[in-house]
Amino acid sequence: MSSSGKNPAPGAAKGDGFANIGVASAHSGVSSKMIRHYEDIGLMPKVGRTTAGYRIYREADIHILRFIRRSRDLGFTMREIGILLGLWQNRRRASADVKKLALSHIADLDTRIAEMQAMRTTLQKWASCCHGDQRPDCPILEDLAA
Amino acid sequence: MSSSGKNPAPGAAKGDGFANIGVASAHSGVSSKMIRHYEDIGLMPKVGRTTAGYRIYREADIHILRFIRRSRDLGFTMREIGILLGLWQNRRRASADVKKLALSHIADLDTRIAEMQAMRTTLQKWASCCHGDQRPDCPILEDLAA
DNA sequence: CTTGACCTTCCCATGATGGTAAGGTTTATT
DNA sequence: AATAAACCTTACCATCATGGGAAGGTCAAG
Repeated sequence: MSSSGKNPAPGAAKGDGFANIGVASAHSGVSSKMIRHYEDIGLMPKVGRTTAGYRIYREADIHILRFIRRSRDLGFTMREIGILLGLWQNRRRASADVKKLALSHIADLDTRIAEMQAMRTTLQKWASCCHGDQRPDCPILEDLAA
Repeated sequence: MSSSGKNPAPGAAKGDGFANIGVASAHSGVSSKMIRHYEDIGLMPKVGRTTAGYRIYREADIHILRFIRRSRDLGFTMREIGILLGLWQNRRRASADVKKLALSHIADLDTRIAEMQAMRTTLQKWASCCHGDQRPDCPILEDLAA
C-alpha cells in the first residue's frame, strides 16, 4: 500500500506547498487546537489528508488561517469572521458590506470601551478615597454595600 | 409534622424579613438562576429552607446579593468578589487589601480598554479608506489578508 | 379542586480557548 | 532494525458567567 505519488509525502515541508497542522500553526499564528476547531465549525474548509489521516495545508489554507487570526486580533467574533471570509472570497462583493460590518464592530467596541471606562471611573473615585492602610474603614466596601 | 413557628411561613413576604428566591431576585437584581449558582460555588452562604425545600432569604442575604451585583457591575470576577465579600465581612480587614484589589482591577480594565482602543483605531483607519460602495475593492479585506 | 405562578434539581448551551488522555505515525538516533 | 522523541489523530472535559428548558413538587387564588 505505498502511497508514492498519490498524496503529498507525509513530512512534506511548507516549501513544497504542503504543510501539516504544526507547520500551518507556526506559519499562521493559530494553534493546532483552534485550526481543528475552525474546521469543525465550518469556518475553514475541510482540508485534505494524508493516507495516515494527517491534515494537509497548502498556501491558500494558511492564508485563510492568517486572515482569521488577524480578524480575531481585531476582536471580530467567529460569526463575523465567517461573513468576512465569505466576502473576501466573493469577487462580486460590495465593499459597502465589508465597511458596514467593520463600522458595526467599531460601534460594538465603543460600547464596551465606554462600559469599562465607566467602571474604571467609579472604581478610581472610590479607591482614591480609601486610606489603604491597616485600618478597616474602607469607602470602597461601603460603596459596594450601599 | 406541622411546622408552625419553626420555619417562616412559606409565602412570607420580604416585609417579614423573609423572602423566597423570586423576591430576593427582584430586590437584589440578581436572577434566581444566578442566586442558586452563587450558592453552588460557595460565593453565597447556604441559606435556610422551608419544610418544602424552598430557599429562605433574610435581609442580610439580600444585602450580600446586592453587594455581589454591584461588584459584578464593576467588572470584578467571581474570584475577586469572593475575596471582597471576605474582606467586607471581616471587621479586622486592612483597607489596604481592599484598595490593592481595586487598583489591580483598575489596571486590568486599563489593559483591556487599551487593547480595544487599539483595535478600534486600526479598524477606523481601514474603514475610512474604504469607499463603501457597490465595487468589490476594499482596503479592509486587503489589510486583513495582508 | 383546578389553574397558574411559583419553586426544586438536573442537564445542556453559549464563545473562544486550553488541557489531557489514549492511541497511531513519522523522524531521528542509537 | 529497534527505540525514543516528536508529531499527529479523536474524544472528552474545563474555563467564566449566564441562560434555557424539562420534569416534577408546592402554594395561593378562583
